[in-house]
Amino acid sequence: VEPAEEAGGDEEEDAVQAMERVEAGETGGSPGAPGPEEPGGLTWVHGQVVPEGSSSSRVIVHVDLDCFYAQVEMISNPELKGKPLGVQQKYLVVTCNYEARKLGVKKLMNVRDAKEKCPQLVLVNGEDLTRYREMSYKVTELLEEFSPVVERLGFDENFVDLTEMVEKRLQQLQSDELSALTVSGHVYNNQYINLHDIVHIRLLVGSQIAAEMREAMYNQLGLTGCAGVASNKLLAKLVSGVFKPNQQTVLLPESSQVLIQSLSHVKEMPGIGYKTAKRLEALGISSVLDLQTFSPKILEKELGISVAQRIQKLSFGEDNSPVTPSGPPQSFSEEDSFKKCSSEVEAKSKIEELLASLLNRVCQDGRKPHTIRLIIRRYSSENHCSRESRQCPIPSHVIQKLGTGNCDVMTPMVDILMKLFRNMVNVKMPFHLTLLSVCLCNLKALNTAKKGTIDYYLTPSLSTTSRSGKRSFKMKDTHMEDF
DNA sequence: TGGGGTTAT
DNA sequence: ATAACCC
Repeated sequence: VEPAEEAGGDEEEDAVQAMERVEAGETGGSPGAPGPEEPGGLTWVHGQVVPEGSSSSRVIVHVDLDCFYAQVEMISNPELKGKPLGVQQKYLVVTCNYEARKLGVKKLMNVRDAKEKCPQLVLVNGEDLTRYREMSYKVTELLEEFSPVVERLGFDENFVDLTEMVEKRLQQLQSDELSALTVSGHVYNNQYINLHDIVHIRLLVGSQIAAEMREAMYNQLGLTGCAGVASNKLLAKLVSGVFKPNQQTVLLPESSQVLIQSLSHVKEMPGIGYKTAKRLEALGISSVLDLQTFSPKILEKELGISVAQRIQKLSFGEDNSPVTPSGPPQSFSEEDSFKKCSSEVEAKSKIEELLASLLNRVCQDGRKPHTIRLIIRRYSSENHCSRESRQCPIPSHVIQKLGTGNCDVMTPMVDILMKLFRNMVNVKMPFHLTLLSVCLCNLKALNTAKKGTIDYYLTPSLSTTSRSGKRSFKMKDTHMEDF
């Protein structure tokens, strides 16, 4: 199968200099083993055609904690260790430890079914995410000590771009150490390692850093997890799950097609979610090979050029998306689901609970939210996961009071939320809600810089440039005057 | 299906 | 404001 042709100019990294450096120090001065060459000065690297003399090759690690919530619970209460343990939210076992998995408990299993399968199952309530969230950020911070470029994915996964760190270690390597270089952990597909291949060498060093990361997580936080090392995020993520629990795997480029072809359905590809998988199915696409060989033009017509091109690249194992440092969270939200909420007073008291927790969190963070949002889910037999929301700016006099302890900031914010509520729900008519959620977002750093001063214009948080570097167009919020 | 998150449109 | 994606 020929991969989609590429300009190859996505990213240029200087690997060739590293190759020359390493090979110059080589014992017998062997010629090395560059990848197969394409006509026209192109080189075949990691499933991508890149111009000769450049390399887009990165070293990415995906770190994935083992049954994270269950691990946190076992650290909180060591008596739970060794017992089958499930973490419960409402009537679901959202995750469980490996003892429970051996006995047939699955993630997101109904509590009834889980207890039936495994009567000895110990359940702890995990609806309050506070301790999980705190531990999650400790993991991210630990990884950031290795390299600052860390991207969070949920609470239990992180990507780290190790390219620079690997480069530095290779520069420190003595020539006699090169021939003794070994992999840490598994090599996917048991592939042969070629120490004359600079790409292999870099990935091996990546595997050693991954092992150090896992060691540090265990020694400093008591957590175990898996790691996958590969040349991009997609492949790193896919390979991290190959040996499970508490093991790591490196993918060498020659085995990337084996890895992606090992997926039995396109839905297993990260980036192809429920909706896209359904649409692909309607086109007769179910395997990775189906997607690779499907007409790009028709796919673009069906899914739009953006999604079509992105997922078809994914099907070849190509993913040029950068590891984007997550930094502090963009939003804080708390939600509660329930069987039924059908009165305004009931809603108000639930909203007050959610807001109170949020104010504690936002106070600890130090930054100030400038937008507040209320989200609801209405009861309906069919359209299940659809939510509706209303948001508005937080009045500046309320923002100012946010950090100041004894000042009542609850009352004005609850008032705002109830206005948003009545804007969404006609309280004069019967209603049936199954979820309420409050979100504080549009977080800005403390406004210490005074308007009109140099500092004001130099403070990034006060400018209109978002973290992605793109200009952010402000969506019109509902304003208080609109009510 | 829970209780979160993100980015794109 | 919603829709898609991720865990």
